Amino acid sequence: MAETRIRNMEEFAAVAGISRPTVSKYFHDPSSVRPTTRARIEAALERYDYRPNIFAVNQNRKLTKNVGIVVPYLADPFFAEIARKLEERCIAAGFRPTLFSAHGRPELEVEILDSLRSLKPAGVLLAPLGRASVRREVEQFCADVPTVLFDSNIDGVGEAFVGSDNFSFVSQTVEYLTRSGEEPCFFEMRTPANPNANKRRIAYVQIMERLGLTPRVISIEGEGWAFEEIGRQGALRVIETDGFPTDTVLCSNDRLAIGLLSACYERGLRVGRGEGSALRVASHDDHPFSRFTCPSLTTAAHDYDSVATRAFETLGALIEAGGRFDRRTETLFAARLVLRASA
Amino acid sequence: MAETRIRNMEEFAAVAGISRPTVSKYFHDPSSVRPTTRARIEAALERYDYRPNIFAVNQNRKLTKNVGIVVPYLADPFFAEIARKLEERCIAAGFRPTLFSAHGRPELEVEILDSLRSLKPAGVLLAPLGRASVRREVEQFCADVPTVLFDSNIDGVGEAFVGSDNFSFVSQTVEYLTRSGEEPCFFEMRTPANPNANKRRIAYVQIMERLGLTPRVISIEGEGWAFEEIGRQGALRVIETDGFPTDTVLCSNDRLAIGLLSACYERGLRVGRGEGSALRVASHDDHPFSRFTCPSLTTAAHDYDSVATRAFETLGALIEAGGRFDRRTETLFAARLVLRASA
DNA sequence: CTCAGAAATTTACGCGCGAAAAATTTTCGT
DNA sequence: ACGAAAATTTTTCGCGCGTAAATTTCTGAG
Repeated sequence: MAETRIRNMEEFAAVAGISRPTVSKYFHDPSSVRPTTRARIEAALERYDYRPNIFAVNQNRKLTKNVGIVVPYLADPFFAEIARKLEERCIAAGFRPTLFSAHGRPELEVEILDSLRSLKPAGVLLAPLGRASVRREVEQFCADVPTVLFDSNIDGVGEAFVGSDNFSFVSQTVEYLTRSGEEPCFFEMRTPANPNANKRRIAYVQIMERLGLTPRVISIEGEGWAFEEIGRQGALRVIETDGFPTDTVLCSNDRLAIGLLSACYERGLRVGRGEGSALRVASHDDHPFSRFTCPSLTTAAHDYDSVATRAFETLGALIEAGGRFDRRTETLFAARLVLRASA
Repeated sequence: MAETRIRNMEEFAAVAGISRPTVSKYFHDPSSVRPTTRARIEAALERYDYRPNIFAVNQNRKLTKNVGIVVPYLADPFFAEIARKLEERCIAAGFRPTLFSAHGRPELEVEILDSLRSLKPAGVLLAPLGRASVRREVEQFCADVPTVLFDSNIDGVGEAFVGSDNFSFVSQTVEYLTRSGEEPCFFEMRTPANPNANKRRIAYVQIMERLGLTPRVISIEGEGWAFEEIGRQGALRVIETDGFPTDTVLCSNDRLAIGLLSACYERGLRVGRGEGSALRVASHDDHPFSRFTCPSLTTAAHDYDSVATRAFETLGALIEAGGRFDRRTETLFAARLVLRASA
């Protein structure tokens, strides 16, 4: 390999015995050149590992192969997991994904979108911060760059949304809990960072009323993305004052539940569905760690795979369609109830 | 803003009333142009938000402002956290960080390094997979691109290493545990993915011998990065067979400990240092979740901030120095013992 | 006020490749 | 075997900017 070092496409075309633009076509789409030509290029490729300069390639191209993946908070394993799946699918489809995390900070989200523009991405998969997003900026970005929202919806923004059906999450947990024991109260942050949280509270209230039960919402204080700590502090306060209104607590999400379980353990409140348990706890998301809480957490699981797959497919279709859909679609996947020991 | 849309630096230079190369100089280093010129450029910048085309900028530049950050497994909050800190420092210093995760797969790590080459990065911060890394490829990459290793060292590879002092981790936990109760056995994976794990076992054995105690290592089976599950299964097996050789277990890392605690809870083994506890458990890393385990986990904490800061500073110095150091330095930060409820 | 020398700016050229237009080769029906 | 359409390749041009060399402007001592 590498008899003389190849510096650019010109030199590579020379050793392959073809003109440069033909080589360019080959890299754009190998099947677009004659089989004999292709064979010669690939033979040369074996001997002189050459790769087109990525900056030059994108510099004068109307549509790049770049895809941006933006998540609100990468230190949350849920987003790490879904980002991983999205990355994989992008690579498999020949795109170059770049991963960004807003780290929970709206200004950073704006910055990311800004620098994403200059990457001229073919499309963007965006899980916005939600309530905290600077709506005007996100909206403007989506108007400029073909974008599919996922996980967290913002009405009317982006060409499509793919996520989980919060109503399905809550209805499954509430129904299971009411069927198997006392009715659940709902444990959440008063000012949640994420719009899903609002949807879940609304779903809880609605479902409880439909069942002829009284919804009881416990809203705890706290800002930011340190949900576990917020859940723990909130739970400690509840335990130390009035206690929970029923013996069954449904948490808005698993991270809050993790904090709550930690508080219960600290205070000697036994959690579980067996005899001698003071509390049942269930939640939503199937966070990667929810299997290892004590007790393991009964929760409604995202269909990670489906969300990732569909989000990417939607983006693919969007790019095919030239960046615009006739109408905005919203795809929601149902939850899958995961019964564990906590409820 | 935006009276007429600016398409390139030429047009921007025109509205600013200066020549394009001067504008180019300004973007390269604002202080390199005369104050009056600078004022005019910045005035124009207010009115016509223009940003240099990132591909054109990098295309013909010897040294880009790109920095690659590579971690072995981003779904591990530890790496998410340190990656976040590294990103922040890069941005603050005017670099453009790009984050990659090998997702625990050596082939992917090689691919990442490959595509990183084409980004012509000024430097790379690499936390290698370690034992699983394709050493030849990583070595070759480091020879070509200025690289600082962090978290996980590979002897002689890269221009420098910045990480935590495994010996300090283990000595603090072992000493605390022996001082406050029965001597610890050591709980680890037989074939750990990470070289730190080996260093920790060696440190454990050495420290125990120095204290005149018998080291007892429990090596459990399991491959991959699902440490919690591996720890849980391993612990279940130990509990169901011989049990732990002493009433104190020191885990190689927090993720294993999380699995172990979950197994203990399942089996009704009470963990903690109080009366009525069957087991004390301690560990290393101060994983973001170790505060929320049941009981909360006593552990030796990484100095995340120092590692991130120093790693980035080292890379900065490396870039300044033209990509090579005279000799390879290794910087290790000591651990900080975090006492919680588990031991 | 003058003139060197330094500092800033402009001129001129090239980077590596994409893409439309032009030229060539191939294909295929007759 | 012939010619026109189709497929492929080559020619030509330009993208947006970095950078060395040439030119201009500025600074300060005399």
